[in-house]
Amino acid sequence: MSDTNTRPATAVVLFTMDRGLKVLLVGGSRWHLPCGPVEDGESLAACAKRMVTNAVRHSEIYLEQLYTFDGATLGTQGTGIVVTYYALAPLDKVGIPDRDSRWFALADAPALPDGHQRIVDCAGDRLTAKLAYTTIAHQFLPDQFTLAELQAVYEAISQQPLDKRNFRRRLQSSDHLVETGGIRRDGRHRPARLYRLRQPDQVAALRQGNPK
Amino acid sequence: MSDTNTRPATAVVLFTMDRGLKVLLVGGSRWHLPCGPVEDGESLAACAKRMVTNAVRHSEIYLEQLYTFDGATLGTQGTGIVVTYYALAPLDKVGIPDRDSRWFALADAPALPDGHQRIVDCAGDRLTAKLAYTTIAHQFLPDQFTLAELQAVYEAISQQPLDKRNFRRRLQSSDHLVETGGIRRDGRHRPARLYRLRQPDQVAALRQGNPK
DNA sequence: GCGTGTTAGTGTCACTCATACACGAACGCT
DNA sequence: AGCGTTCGTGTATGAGTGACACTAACACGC
Repeated sequence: MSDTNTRPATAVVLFTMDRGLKVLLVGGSRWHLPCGPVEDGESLAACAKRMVTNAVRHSEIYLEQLYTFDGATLGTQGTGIVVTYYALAPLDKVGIPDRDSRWFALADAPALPDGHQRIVDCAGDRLTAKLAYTTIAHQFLPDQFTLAELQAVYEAISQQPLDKRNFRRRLQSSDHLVETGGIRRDGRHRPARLYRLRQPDQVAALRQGNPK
Repeated sequence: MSDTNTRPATAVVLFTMDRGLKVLLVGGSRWHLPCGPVEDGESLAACAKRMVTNAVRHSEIYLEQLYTFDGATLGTQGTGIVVTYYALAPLDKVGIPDRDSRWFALADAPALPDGHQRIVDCAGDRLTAKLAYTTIAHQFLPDQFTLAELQAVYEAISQQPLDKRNFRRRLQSSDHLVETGGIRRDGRHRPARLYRLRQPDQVAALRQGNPK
């Protein structure tokens, strides 16, 4: 018997960047996405955040709602609805997950329970799409970063190599990057300049000034 | 006391095109969006569809999930979550709404209950965004239409005038339109050619053939 | 201190795409 | 036959995109 009176749950697709894009799965009997029912008095976002914090030791991560599934859209017989989120974090924040959590590349993730694969795919699509018109890629990087690092993030997500010069030109003429003045020495070669992301309100202010 | 165990509800922002973009509100004591709780055994999409059908006499309409709100994101004290949808239909399908429903232009809609205005804004933003990279505008038109009608839809949603020649060139070189061969006489002036939307799978097939 | 290996950083040219813009064509009506 | 109205069309110019190769700066080993 169907019963929509069950608690809604949240499920989270947490990505990080570690030599390619990785997804966090939690184990036990079988690998699946971090998920669980909303508790009394808890908001949806808070619940999703809790799912993440349960698996990795960090709560300051980028979190965005993805889609809301029910038995029909998830392809399961289950009753109740699942509000899904995706989350992004740089590796240095979430590098060591809990004992029964692990990072998987999208290509070689294990079989997931009904519907979970669908959610992962959906998150991947959204991530790829937002790469083009947002600064979402920066969620995988620390505050200061080099252009080569940023390019590596773009290449990992879009799964295609990018031309270095065109990439730099595009990004540098986008108002979003500020050169910090710092450099990073990283081996026996020319050091790289460091950049940081300009705050969105400052970008807006800048454009007001240059309404070109 | 908070209680997330209440039934989820759906709310729908139904748009049509009638000398500009219009939203359907339902009355009674106060104007609000068509909304209501999901029934036992009912899917989310089915519930949203029912909300629409309750207000206008038509069920074959374009329906897409928008966002899922809770008390926190909606700015209300309410418990429970609201899965919102937006829907699009040509005027000739939904022209005569039920007695206590009415079409409002976005600009002169009445004050809405907590959160509903937020949902409408969200739907408007989504609609505008999707205009650019989908064929969503056609949901406002009958099967056969003229380019002038299509342009009017684009102008109403984007709220800016478009250059006729550039518009036509862009659309005609997009693989999505097929000239039907028919024409429409519509007054004492040159008749307009009729077009219809090519089915997405046929567009894909076409692009395979011309992988340019 | 000099050579070598490695990554960082830069400019141009060709081409495509977007924008701005004005007039003849086809019809209904009087 | 003339008029009013909407339909339908081409071009020129500037902006943006994609492809492409070399020098700069450093660490290290000798």
